[in-house]
Amino acid sequence: MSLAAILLGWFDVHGRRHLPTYQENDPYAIWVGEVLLQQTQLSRGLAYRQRFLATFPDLATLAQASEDAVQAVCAGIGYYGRIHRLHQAARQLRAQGGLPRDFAGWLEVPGVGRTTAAAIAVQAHGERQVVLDGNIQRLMARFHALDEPSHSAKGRAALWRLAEAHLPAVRLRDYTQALMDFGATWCLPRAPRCADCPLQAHCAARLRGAVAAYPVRIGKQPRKEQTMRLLLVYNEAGAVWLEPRPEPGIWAGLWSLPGQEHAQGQLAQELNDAPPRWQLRHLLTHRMLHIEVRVLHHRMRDASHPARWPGSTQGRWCDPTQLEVGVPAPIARILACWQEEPYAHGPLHQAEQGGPGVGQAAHGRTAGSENL
DNA sequence: CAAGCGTGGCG
DNA sequence: TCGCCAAGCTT
Repeated sequence: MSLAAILLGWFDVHGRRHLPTYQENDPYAIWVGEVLLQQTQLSRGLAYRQRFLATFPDLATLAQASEDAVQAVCAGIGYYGRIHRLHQAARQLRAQGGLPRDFAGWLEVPGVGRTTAAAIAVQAHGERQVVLDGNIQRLMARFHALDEPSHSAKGRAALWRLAEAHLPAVRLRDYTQALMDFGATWCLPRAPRCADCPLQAHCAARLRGAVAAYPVRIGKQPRKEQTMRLLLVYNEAGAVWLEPRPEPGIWAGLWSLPGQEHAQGQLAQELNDAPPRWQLRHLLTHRMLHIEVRVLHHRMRDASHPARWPGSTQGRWCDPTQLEVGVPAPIARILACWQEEPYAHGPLHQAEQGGPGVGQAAHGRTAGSENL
């Protein structure tokens, strides 16, 4: 019996046919779901998918929305570049007259690679295409005891060939879902359920008694460390200064606290001498961030028309209780701490009269009027 | 092609 | 506490 036949039989008993992604037939919703679930655990991704589709139920709605609005709905999910591309693609497709109708068309869409295009084509258009997500890679690597590391170029190519070789002629949607369900519930990364596995008689890793050795991992290099010194600048209206993160880079497309390097001259010296109000460590896939936050009080003459903080060339005052833009998770955490104990230690500093290199003196703005 | 890009859950 | 990992894509 073939792997596909066995897994389809397994799927008929244990498959997660109740999943909204499996039930869905609208190509737009399938696309959104596939993108939001990229490199995201199902349970978390589904929550974002539901919220996303409730807010942006169709292509036109998404294309008309601002990126900030889209990022705000997706804040906390991670990999914000994919949200940027999803939104860009929506505008592009809207202008071109609609969604692609086949695998090749989807492959052209920004943010849609081979796996996602295949998943959409299988689900939305009934095509016969190969999907190779993390679950399926693990399953194939074990089933064939692939000695090439899964993350290497050779290993990846081999996995695609193996996955293609197992593709059945019919029930493609069930088969694709079966692979993912089986990887997620049976052929688990740790403690796979080999004892009651329907593939155990055919699984090469199992027959070698070395399931734990597969998939073969590539030696990972240590995470680079990076210190991020940030300023929480607040004004008398209770607003906090946020500015957009540069693109490309970490948190591109989201709004964050300004970097301490914006403060110059004596203010910079005083900030450096002061201990940070908060220190946190934040792990990204490839980096360890040491985040230090210092607090700065920006005084204004007229709180009803808060002037911009002169440290940034871009940015705006935001009410931390009502963010309408996307904010990275650790920044959201800091803002939450700030709301709990805003002035517990009192303002560290007052803004100076446009110190050297600070602000927009070239534009003739009178720094003195906003800085006290 | 290797490196860059988030976040939270789990053992 | 820490490393691994999850419905990957882009440059």
